[in-house]
Amino acid sequence: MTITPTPQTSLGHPVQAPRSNGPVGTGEPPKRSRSATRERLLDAAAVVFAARGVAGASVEEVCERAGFTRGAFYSNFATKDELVVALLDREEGALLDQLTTALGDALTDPDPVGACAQRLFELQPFGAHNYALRAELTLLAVRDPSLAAPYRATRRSFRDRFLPFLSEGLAAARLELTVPADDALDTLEALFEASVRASIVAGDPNAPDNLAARMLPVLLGAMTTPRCD
Amino acid sequence: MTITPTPQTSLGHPVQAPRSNGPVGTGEPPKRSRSATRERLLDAAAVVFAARGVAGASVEEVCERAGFTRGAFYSNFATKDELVVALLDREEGALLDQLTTALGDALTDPDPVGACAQRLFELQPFGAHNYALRAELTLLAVRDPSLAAPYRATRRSFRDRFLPFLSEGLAAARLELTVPADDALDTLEALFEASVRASIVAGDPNAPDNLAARMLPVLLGAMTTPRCD
DNA sequence: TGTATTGGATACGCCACCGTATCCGATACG
DNA sequence: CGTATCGGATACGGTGGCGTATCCAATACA
Repeated sequence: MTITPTPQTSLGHPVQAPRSNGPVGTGEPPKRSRSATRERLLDAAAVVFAARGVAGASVEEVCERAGFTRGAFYSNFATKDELVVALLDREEGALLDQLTTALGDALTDPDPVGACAQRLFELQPFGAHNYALRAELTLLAVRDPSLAAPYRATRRSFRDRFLPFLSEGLAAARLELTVPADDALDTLEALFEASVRASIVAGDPNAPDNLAARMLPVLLGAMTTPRCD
Repeated sequence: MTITPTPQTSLGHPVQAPRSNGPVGTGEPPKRSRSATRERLLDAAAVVFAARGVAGASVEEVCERAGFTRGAFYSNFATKDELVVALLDREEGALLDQLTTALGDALTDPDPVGACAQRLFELQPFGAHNYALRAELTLLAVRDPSLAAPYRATRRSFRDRFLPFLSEGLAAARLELTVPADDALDTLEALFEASVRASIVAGDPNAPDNLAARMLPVLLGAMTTPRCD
């Protein structure tokens, strides 16, 4: 299961509603608008970067996959790096969205903890493609301090927006954290990361019996205490 | 603190004692032996790959840093990929060595758990350079299934050789695992990885107050039970 | 001391990719 | 209905880096 820039079924860019620009709300045909092309380029970049790595990916392949030429690209982004930063921004939002809805769903499950483990594990951002992309973006921040700042900001924003959901979930389960929320989040994130990576490398993605599923209850138990209210 | 292939003070390769090869112990001038050049190339590759990424690194820079030309390189490795695999192999051994000695030291500490957290955290393989290198090698395995197999084998071997030390350490602390040893190892590794990454990105490496130090006792408590023997 | 073998350096061809400068078509506007 | 503007395509020069083919030096060996 090599990660390849899947041959692109059509010119459809399934996910991500186009950021509104100009007069919107009217169902225009995919207008030749600046922001629309940016989105398509970003979509393409996500796939190609995931497969080949940022350094290994050529601007050309990104454009090709997006259905444009390099001319269009350089008309939208000054450089490849700029594309990377833009992508980093976008991915954070996508991740947050998916996390929160998945968590919301899981809470209605008879076994909330187990449901969390499995549902989060199956999230797109934890699939092979997106895992590679996220890992690489992180790696870039580790290497390049000029990216570290935006990276930290992005994470901070993610945290601030996600923590409420975590609290909510714990409250619903009648649990209270016994460690700092940031630490809990980091630890759980690390667990999922390791779990997803192991599954990918093992070749059986979405394995229902994964590290996260086994360890989440244990870790959660260690980091929380039942609350009597 | 950008990760740069430090300007190389001289032609010395400071870290990493040279793996003995041929008649060693006598202080010969760096003999012109095949395996010695391989080692120097590998040393150089570790640094350059860490700084620029595998794809971003040129064979030329690796050679330059090792003090050779590309001719020498291609006489020792068929391709850049081959170099990567060789490096992957070597790093695993180095990590294991350092881990075991660090753990050994920590066990003599009055506070074994705290000492573990701090000593492991300060290990070279967890420094910025090596973290980036290891993260990238992992990422390559995620992307390329032909690397996934060697990667799994490497990890398996690492596990098999490390688990005894873990058991030993736990025994010394009169503890017994309540979860599968593999899971425990994966979880702890994930914790350290996240901790190290956070410190690097935050810009304060070797921070004595890190995620691992805070959470290791908690996790350890969750995964073990005191043993009465 | 002369010859063979091994390790490394030099030099070359080649291709991918980048970034820009210029050109073309379509929509917006008066 | 003509004209300006905007988005994208084409075309081009330039560079970096890969892999190889050939040449040179030193050691091993006889």
